Amino acid sequence: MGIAERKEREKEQRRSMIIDAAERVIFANRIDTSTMDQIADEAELSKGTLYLYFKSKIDLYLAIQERGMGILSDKFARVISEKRKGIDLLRRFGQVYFDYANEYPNYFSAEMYCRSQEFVEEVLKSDQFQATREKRVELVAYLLRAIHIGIQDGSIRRDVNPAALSLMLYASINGMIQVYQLRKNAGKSDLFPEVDVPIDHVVHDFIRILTDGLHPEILIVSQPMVEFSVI
Amino acid sequence: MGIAERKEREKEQRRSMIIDAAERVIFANRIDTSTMDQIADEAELSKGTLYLYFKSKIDLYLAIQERGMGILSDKFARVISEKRKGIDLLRRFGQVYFDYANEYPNYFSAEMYCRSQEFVEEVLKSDQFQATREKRVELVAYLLRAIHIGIQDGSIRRDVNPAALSLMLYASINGMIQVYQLRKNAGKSDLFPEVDVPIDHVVHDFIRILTDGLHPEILIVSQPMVEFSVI
DNA sequence: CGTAAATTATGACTGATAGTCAGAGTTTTT
DNA sequence: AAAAACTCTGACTATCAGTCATAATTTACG
Repeated sequence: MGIAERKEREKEQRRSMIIDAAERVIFANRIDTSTMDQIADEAELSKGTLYLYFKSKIDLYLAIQERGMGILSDKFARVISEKRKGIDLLRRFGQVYFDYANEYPNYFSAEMYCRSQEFVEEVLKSDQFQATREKRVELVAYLLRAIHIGIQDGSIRRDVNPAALSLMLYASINGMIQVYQLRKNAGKSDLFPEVDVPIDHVVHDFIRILTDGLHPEILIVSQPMVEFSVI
Repeated sequence: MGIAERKEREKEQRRSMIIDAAERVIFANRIDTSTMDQIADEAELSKGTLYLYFKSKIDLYLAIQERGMGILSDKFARVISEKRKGIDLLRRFGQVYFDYANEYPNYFSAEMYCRSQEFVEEVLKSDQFQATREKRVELVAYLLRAIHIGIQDGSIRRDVNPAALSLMLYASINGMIQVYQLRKNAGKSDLFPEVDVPIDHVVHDFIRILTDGLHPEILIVSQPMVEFSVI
């Protein structure tokens, strides 16, 4: 019975068209100033139809965000396949994430928005969220793998908990990119006026300092951490 | 003519009362589910009156945020007066900021909210913003001072640009706290499921790794950075 | 005083918009 | 060709930020 399959396919296509339209509208303006009516117009559908495919506005935005995570995930997959030391893989991940955020600032903003305190509750309720959750797990898994490689090849200090480290890398690089994007949009004069330094250099150096802090010989100089046992 | 002064004082008091009421309402719910009518009720005023004291809802929220920054600024002032090595001051700042975010999660959320891509434009327009700007400059100035102290006393590597470093510390610790709060509210099972580690330990270790990366002897082990000249 | 001017407060009203739903239109099944 | 199932529509509702004409209160002044 091919009809069910065709219908399934058509439904998926329509869904995708709606996301396309939503991207055009939202990326040209902003999520909070874009209306569902505008998106419906752009998609040449009625508003009611949008709600047949997406439960809410934020559900639709989550679908957009998922696309971004897919792109990033592909980039990460390419990095992990490079044969490098673990620590260098981490550096590459940092740089690649930063480049991604620059190439697709709208996707990055989408992720930040969906993750803000104010919307998590709604986001967690969304069906759409499950899909992005899988992608996120994938991303952190790449980091974890690099850390394990680094501990094996001796390029990363042994007294870190890999899971904890992957989380902190992800969180801190995110914070950096956020500030970076703010400065790009709002102008450095306003948000952090006294820091007058090219911000991409700051990010580059941040990755450097962080990875230096992961150097195995730091153990000789500094005292080892107590929190976690060696893997 | 004491009348003008009295009126000034009364106006300031009323303003403060409104912020009190807004805090009660918003902190009990959330900014996006709190209405100006609710706040007016709580303040025992009419909605119109709120708009005599605050230009917009976000203007009022910025006033709340400013209070939080004042608290943090006081904590930082106490830290900088401790006679410690620069690197230890930085560690303390990190810990104090983290503790502050735990003690006053609502103030921290307020800051994150006001700084999200979606609202910067509106925030930058707000009169209220100037006040928070001054406070922010103050905060980063504390970090800068600690870094200078550290470079002087030899506890911080010399190849970092202090301004850049203060920005990256601020940004990355923010990212950490954000993820921390998300996990506290949303439950670890949802946002980053595979990382099952007590998150306060993660923050503690993050500060540790970052400050280890600032160790002067790292210069011997690692290659020096090229971006910035020595201070 | 008492009245005019200035200041401060009010809440009904407006405009915008997310989300709903009863019914129209289309496709598939029998 | 009629019934059933599926898909779409757009007028409608509820909600809420922000406005503004009017009212109440306070100050200035003859």
